Amino acid sequence: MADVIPAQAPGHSNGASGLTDQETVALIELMFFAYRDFVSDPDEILAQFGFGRAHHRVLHFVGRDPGMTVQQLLDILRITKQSLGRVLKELIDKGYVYQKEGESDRRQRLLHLTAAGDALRQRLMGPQMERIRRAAALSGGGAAQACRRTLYNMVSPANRAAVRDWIERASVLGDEAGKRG
Amino acid sequence: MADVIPAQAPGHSNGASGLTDQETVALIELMFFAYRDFVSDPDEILAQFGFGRAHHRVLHFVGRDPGMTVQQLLDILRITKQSLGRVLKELIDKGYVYQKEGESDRRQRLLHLTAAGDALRQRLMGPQMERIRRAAALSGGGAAQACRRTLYNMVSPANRAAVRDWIERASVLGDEAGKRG
DNA sequence: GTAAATATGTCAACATGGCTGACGTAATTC
DNA sequence: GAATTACGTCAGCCATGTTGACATATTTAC
Repeated sequence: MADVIPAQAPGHSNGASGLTDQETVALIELMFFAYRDFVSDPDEILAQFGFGRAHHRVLHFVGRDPGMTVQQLLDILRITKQSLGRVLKELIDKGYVYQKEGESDRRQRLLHLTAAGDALRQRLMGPQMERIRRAAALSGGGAAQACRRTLYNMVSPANRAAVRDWIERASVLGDEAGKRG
Repeated sequence: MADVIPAQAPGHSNGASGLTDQETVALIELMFFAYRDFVSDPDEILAQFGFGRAHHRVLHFVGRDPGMTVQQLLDILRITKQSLGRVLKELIDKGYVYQKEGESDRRQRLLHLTAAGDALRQRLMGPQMERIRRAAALSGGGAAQACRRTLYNMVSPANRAAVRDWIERASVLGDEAGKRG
């Protein structure tokens, strides 16, 4: 395992992946560089509202699946309920998110965005969609689709089903629907 | 520009990008999910050493370009020298990084990894390379190459030259060389 | 119908890793 | 010789993650 890297001539493709070591490392580094810039636009907007990335994530995912439970959000974010509690409280206090008692299960506090919350979410998403579209236009639409598959396969196998479910549900209901099935 | 998004039927491809809104949002979310899992393996290893992601970044980039200056590292990480100073000091104190006075400019403290630093870097990189290779094998090598281009084009235009230079220099010198030209 | 499990909220304390501002030293450049 | 540059450091603040403990309401299981 430890000798995978050294025992290979530079420029040589490796196993089933068809990637050289250099290409693999390039992808590792591009994950850093792309992510670094990917979050920079929302960060600037958020700063104007006194919010951070944690608030953005909540706004995004709640807006994507209105009526989701707190536990579902925790499962996506992979943070503790205490960490979520802090930002969620702020978003509720400032009128961007509200909670509705579950009908079938009255312990649940189903999460929804207010009009202001949805507006902010759209505003945050705008530059990111532009960025993705720009990248897709430069690389070709097929490349973007390939990137989508590759990023999906970078997700840990144990988490893929959940991610696939999330993306697919979103693809059906979408933003336009704004409601759950 | 502002009306690109709303005036579009769901499932309809959009402009030059060739991506529907759903596909674009899927890519946004996959950046989150893939990155979340992408850093999870190193995080576990780092915890055993009492280090965090910030240490990982320093180890990685210094190991990638031994002899780089502090300022070059700051330009890559996009953090303040005070933030870097903290983790750099720890890495030096614990014997993973050392500094060498610049020959042509003796103000510079050129950064290098010790043997222990390089070993840790390799250990942290291992799971990430495996993850990338696994994803490439599942998606196809061509998809991974397309992903590479797309991620590159997600980088802000102003930063692309620096990123390209970095990746290309790395591709020439590579890890194997371990030295600067 | 009571007991256990679940969904959520909250308090307190702590760690990491960003940030700003200020200041110091050595070396280089003008 | 003065200004700039490369780097280090001290002090304090903020955002956001963590653990552990505990409370409350509701649902589920026996």
